[in-house]
Amino acid sequence: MVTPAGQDASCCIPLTAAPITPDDATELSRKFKALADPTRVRLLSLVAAHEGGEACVCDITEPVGLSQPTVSHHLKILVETGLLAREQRGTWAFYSVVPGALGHLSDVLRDPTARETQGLVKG
Amino acid sequence: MVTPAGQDASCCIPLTAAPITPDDATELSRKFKALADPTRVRLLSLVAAHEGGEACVCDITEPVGLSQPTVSHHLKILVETGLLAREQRGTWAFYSVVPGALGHLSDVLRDPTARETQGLVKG
DNA sequence: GCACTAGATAGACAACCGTCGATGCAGGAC
DNA sequence: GTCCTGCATCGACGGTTGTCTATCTAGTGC
Repeated sequence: MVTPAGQDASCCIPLTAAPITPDDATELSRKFKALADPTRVRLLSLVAAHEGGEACVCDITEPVGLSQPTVSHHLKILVETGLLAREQRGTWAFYSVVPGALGHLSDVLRDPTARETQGLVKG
Repeated sequence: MVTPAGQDASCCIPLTAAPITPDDATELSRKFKALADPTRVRLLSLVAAHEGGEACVCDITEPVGLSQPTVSHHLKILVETGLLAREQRGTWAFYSVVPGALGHLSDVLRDPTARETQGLVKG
């Protein structure tokens, strides 16, 4: 079974702790590829920071300065990768960040040998 | 000048906390692009997990199953992105993960609203 | 029904990327 | 000096990607 956020085999094992398997590397690179475009990074940030944590296409098309089809294209990629969720509501399509999806990637990138560089949020 | 680890403007501000600037998005996507290839993810992992935290090209060419020029090409990209460091030692070139480089990306991806999903390493 | 709007899809095009074999270059052994 | 080894660079090739315009679909209001 695969969770909605896309956590699978490589869940929570830092990249640098042990050699990653080819399959896990492929799966992981698929997600990084979704983040490998400045427009998609901005879209992700805009959606997350929008009020209510969700936004429709019309909310974010103008800020990125690209055509509506191009924005739809990028959003589709982010949805297919499991980073964004799409919910149709009437004429509008609302996008939101999938909880835990980015956190999973964050965990994989964490350096297991460096404990003080993480800026722990715990008080 | 840019620090070895590549920390710049977008340092430590989670992607989802506020809309990222176009420049920061470009800089960030540049690093994710370096991770957007399964071979480079494996190389990074192989180097980090190799004894001493460093490896020469000959150590990692065979595990990834690609030609030596291709491996050199990928390593160069990882160095240029600030994720790997290169040190020439006689005939050999040793590569190692730049301390904090991945941690920086990890911080950017952390979800500021979810505190319990991080698996804090502190004892 | 019709008109309008939000968004997805299709097709095309230039630019970029991953891979290879061939070659170049520098260090070590002799 | 010559030879060998480890690695980088070059040039080429096919596949992928980001963007656009044009078009299509579906929901809303009249």
